[in-house]
Amino acid sequence: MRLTTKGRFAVTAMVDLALRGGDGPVTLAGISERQRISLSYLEQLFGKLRRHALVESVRGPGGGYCLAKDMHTVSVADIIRAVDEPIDATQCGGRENCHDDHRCMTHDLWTKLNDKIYEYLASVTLGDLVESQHVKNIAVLQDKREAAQTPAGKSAAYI
Amino acid sequence: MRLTTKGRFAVTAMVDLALRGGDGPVTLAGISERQRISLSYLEQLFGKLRRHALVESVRGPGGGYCLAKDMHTVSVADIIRAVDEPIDATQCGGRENCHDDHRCMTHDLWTKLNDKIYEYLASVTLGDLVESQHVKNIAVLQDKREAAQTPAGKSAAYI
DNA sequence: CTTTACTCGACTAAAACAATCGGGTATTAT
DNA sequence: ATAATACCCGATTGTTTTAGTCGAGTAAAG
Repeated sequence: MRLTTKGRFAVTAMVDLALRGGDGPVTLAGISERQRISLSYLEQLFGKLRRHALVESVRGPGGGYCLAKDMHTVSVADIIRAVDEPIDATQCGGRENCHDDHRCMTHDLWTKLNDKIYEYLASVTLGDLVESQHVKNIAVLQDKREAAQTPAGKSAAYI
Repeated sequence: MRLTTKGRFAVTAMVDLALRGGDGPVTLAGISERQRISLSYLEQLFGKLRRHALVESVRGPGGGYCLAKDMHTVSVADIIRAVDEPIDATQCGGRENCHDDHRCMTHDLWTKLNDKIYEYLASVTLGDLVESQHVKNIAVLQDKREAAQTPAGKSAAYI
C-alpha cells in the first residue's frame, strides 16, 4: 500500500462527490474549485477511479461523475488502490539486498506492517468519512450559535 | 512516519549488529558484506543512528559499532525515526489544499492511520526480530536434517 | 453546430531518494 | 614514528517518482 498525496487527493475528491451525489452528476470543475485540486489532475485521477468501477461518468452538458456503488461499501483502501496502482508490498520479494540465509530477515516485519495499514484503510468507508464530516458541520453550526449567544466580540472558547 | 528503503536498510543493519554484538564491536565492512549494503551508505546511516544514541562507535583497528542499549528496549520505530528524520505526519497541517470549512476533511483519517503505523512499529523491538531470526535458523537446520534423512535426490516437500 | 464536460496519452518540472566521493580524525600495532 | 584500520562528515551526483500540464479528441445536450 503506497501512501502519497495522489491517494489523499482521490479520497478527498471522493468525499466531495459523496457529499453532493444526491442531485445528479458532479462536475470535476466543481470539485476542482471546492477542493483546490487542478482540473487536469482530477481528470487523471477520475479516469482511474472509473476504470476501477468506483465512479460512473455522464458526458455532455449536465454531465459529471456519480458514485458507482453505495458509499458504505467503498473503503478508503479501494480508492487508494485505484489511483496508486502498484500495491508495493514489502519490496523484499527477491531483491538483491536479500541473500543467503539472511534473506528477508525483516521480511515478516514489513509484511505485517502492510497488513496493519491495509486492515485499517479497509475498515474505513466513504460513508464513514461523509458522516464524520456531517458531525463536524453540525459542530461548526453549534459553535456559531454559541458564539452568537456569547457577549459581543469575545469568544468563550479560550477562557 | 516515512517508510523508505533507507529505514529498511537501517533495521536490517541493526538486526545484523544485534546478532553479533556479543563479541566486541562489529565493523560496517562486515555488515556491508553480509547484508549487501554499500559501505558508504552504511556510514551515512550509522552516523544518524549514533547521533540518536542507538549505537556507540569504537574507532581504530578492532573498532566498529555496538548497540548502545539493550536490544529489547529499542523499537523499530526508534530506528526508522533516527534515519528518516522528518516524521511527516498527515501533510495536512496548513497546506494549500485544505481550505474553508472543507479544511482537512480527511485529516482525522490520516492522523489515525499514522498512529496505527507508529503503534505497530513501536511494538516491535530489535530483540523480537533477533529472536524470530533464531527461530528461523533452527527451522533451517531442522529442514536440512530432515532432507538428509530423505532418500537420495528427491525432496519430500513437493509430493 | 456550438457548448459542455468527459477521455486519453504524452510530456515536463521539481522534489525526493539512493548512493557515491573525497578528504578528514582517532586508535592500535609494528 | 608511521602504517593500517575504521569511523566521521559534508558535498555532490544520478535516478526515480511524483505532481501537474498540455493538447487533441469524443459524446451528448440544447
